[in-house]
Amino acid sequence: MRYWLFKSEPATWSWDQQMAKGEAGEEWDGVRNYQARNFMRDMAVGDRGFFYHSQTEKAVVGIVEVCAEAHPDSTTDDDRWECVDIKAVQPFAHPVSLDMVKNDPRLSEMVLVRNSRLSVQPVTDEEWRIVCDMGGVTA
DNA sequence: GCCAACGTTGGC
DNA sequence: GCCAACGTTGGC
Repeated sequence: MRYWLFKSEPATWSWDQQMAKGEAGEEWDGVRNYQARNFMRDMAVGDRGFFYHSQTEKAVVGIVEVCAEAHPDSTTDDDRWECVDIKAVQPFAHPVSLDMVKNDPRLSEMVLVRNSRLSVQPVTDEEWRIVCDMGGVTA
């Protein structure tokens, strides 16, 4: 299983909205960046990811699971763009802020720190364990 | 609200 | 194929 990070502006699509979708999950649509799209093409059903709130909150707030492989993005006719579906698994006991990530030397190589603008990104096994631990959930 | 970083577009 | 111009994202 591989690990990922999904970034969203809470004003556009929030963790609460994601959780409200329950087991059905929801398309991670609207991505218009090739790198991010390519990562989604690499995903498999059952892969897990962090759900990150950008802008106002800047924190990892929960864990999601990929529940459908990459397919055409229903929000555009442009066939270049694809997306996966994800469903909420569980919220963090306490959010892990960007500050906390930046201040932990073990996480200095995280894409979240290195390339803050990429909206879908890979997370290493080690980073996954550390951030889950900080968030108060079992990896 | 500003600005740096980055990606994309289009002219040459 | 290069590069300048432009638009967008996201942290501060």
